[in-house]
Amino acid sequence: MPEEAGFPPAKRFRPGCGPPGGRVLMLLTAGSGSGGRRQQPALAQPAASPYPEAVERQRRSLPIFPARGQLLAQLRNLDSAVLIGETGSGKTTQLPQYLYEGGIGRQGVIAVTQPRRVAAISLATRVSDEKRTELGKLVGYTVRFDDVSSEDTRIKFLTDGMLLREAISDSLLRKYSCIILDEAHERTVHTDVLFGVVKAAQRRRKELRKLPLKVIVMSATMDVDLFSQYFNGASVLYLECRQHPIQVFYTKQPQQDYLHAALVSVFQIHQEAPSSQDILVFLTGQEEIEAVSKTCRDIAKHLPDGCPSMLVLPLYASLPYAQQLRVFQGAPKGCRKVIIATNIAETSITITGIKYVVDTGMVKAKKYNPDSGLEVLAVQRVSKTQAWQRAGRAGREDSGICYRLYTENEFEKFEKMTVPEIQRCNLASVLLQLLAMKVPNVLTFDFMSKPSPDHMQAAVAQLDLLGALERKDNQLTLTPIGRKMAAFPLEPKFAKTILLSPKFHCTEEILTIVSLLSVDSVLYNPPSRRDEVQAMRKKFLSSEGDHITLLNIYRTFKSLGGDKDWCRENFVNSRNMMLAAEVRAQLRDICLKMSMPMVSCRGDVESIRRCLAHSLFMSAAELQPDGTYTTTDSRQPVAIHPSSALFHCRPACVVYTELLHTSKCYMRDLCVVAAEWLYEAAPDYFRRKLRATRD
DNA sequence: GAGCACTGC
Repeated sequence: MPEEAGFPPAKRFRPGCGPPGGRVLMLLTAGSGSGGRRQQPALAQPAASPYPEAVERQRRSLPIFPARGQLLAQLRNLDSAVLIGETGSGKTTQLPQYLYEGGIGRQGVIAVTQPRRVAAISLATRVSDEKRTELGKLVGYTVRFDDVSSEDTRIKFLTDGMLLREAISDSLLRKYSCIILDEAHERTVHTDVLFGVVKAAQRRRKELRKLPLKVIVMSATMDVDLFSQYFNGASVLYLECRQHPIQVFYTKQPQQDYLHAALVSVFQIHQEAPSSQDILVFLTGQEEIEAVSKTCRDIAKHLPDGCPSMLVLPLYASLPYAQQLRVFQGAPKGCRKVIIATNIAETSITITGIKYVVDTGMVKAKKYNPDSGLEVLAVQRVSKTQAWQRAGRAGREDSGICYRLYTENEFEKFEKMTVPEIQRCNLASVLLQLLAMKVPNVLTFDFMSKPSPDHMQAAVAQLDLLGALERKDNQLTLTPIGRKMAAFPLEPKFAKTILLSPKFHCTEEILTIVSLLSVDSVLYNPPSRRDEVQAMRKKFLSSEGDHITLLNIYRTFKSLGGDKDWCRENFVNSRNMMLAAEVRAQLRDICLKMSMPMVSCRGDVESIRRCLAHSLFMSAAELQPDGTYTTTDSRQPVAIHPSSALFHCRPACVVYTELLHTSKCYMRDLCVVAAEWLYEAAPDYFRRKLRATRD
């Protein structure tokens, strides 16, 4: 059982973690101090407030408010700044308004980027409410499939991926006077690429004597040295924040079995704490979560009298939306909610009423192996920042308690920060986008955290195979095909598949398949109903592989007009299906803009398989005499994933869309092809491969 | 022979 380790830090921000001296450092304190207001420029505070009293009172009560004047005074004169403040400080909703009200950045649009769509939408809604304007006028948002902004929009919330896409058509980001990169500590690929793009735009605009671009990086963590250094020693502004104290307990001994330890902790808390206090448990994945949920429910049935009842709720991304929503509903009186979640509850979903966090210290995450060039999905230790993020989920409304199922000594050995995603993923898309922006010397692009040269080289090789690259004067540039590929919001290989499809007269079919592959799985697989699922799926299964199976499902779905009951009966995730339809429409639009012919091969499935063979030839595997498979590219042993339509078959030659390294190296989404099609697709490539095997 | 962290364009 976890035991108190005598470490109740009231705040995770300890003095002394700040940046080294030499830079402007402002301590903005919340609370009763009115220090900031004296310096407030006259312009910033209108004589008669346009806000109704309640909204105004609420805005004034935010921790950021007393610092308003100081903030504006500082930001007015800075090109770049880093603003540190916890969630709840009001920085994201207030800062853009302060800038606008203070007349900063009025010559253009103030952009605020977010890693997630829902955040961009809800923030824009909040801020436009506060400004008493119609959403899409003064305040708007732009996310994929949804643009609620206009000529009048001056404060625009967008996903970081969306701003990146805008940078392809205008790398100087001319419409923006100020770009606020929010949630920078999350270090998503998109934010990381934006850092470089925005920095370059800022410099270039200065050189060209155009409207200056103000860049503000907002982060929740104190580890800002990197941000500040990267933006030419930008000033760091600290926003002190109200935070509820969180008591942290460690186990006395390292735990062999974190699942068992989690169960013990949950029931220990359950027997001691008032039933109104909910528990959030962090585990690593769907299967584990479902298993632990079941055990919890079983144990809860046999508790002694007087013990409160327990409502156990699993939470992970592939759970149907309706079931996800249940975590927000209050439990009946006298009943405790126990939410068992993946890291989705670390950032994406915030649940109120959590008093206890049980942190196993484990997470399932992608790792990149530059030697093999493979992405591996593996259960591993969280980083310290991640552990603090999890603990913080206990103190959203009141003081909280976090049980860490590892010792303090173990914690000290955790990595300080999570490795930024850009160093853990395939860089082909990133490289293609940078090249589309005509970034000079892409291989030495100014990333905040540089990926290894091997890693970059692997992306170059992949784009090269797809025919996207050419070299001019020792510079990498895009071929006409490469430029077209960059227009699609897809992995480069899928963009290439679409571009090849007219040659095989199957553009309509390929659009469907690529759309289905680019959303989360439309196949819903509840582990407890495996047999039922298999029986229902049988009627769609194609012996030619998963792509054709998916096409069959989509066609049936469409012919029934997108029937939700049909989806439920057939274990099809209707949300993802609708999303795929939306993606398809978007991709089709892009094709039409390129004047691609919209052709269908109708019943001729072979053309589809030929098209896939021609675009995915570098992801192929051959059956060996011993019944196993080996990839043609790196002669790696691989297996057919159990979820595949081909799991029980042994075709001689397949292409796959994804390699997944778990207990084995699995191929996912397979299509049966003929070996000669592959040779036809890339004769030079296969000659090289053959030579390599002979040597 | 038996399994799928999380975002996003």
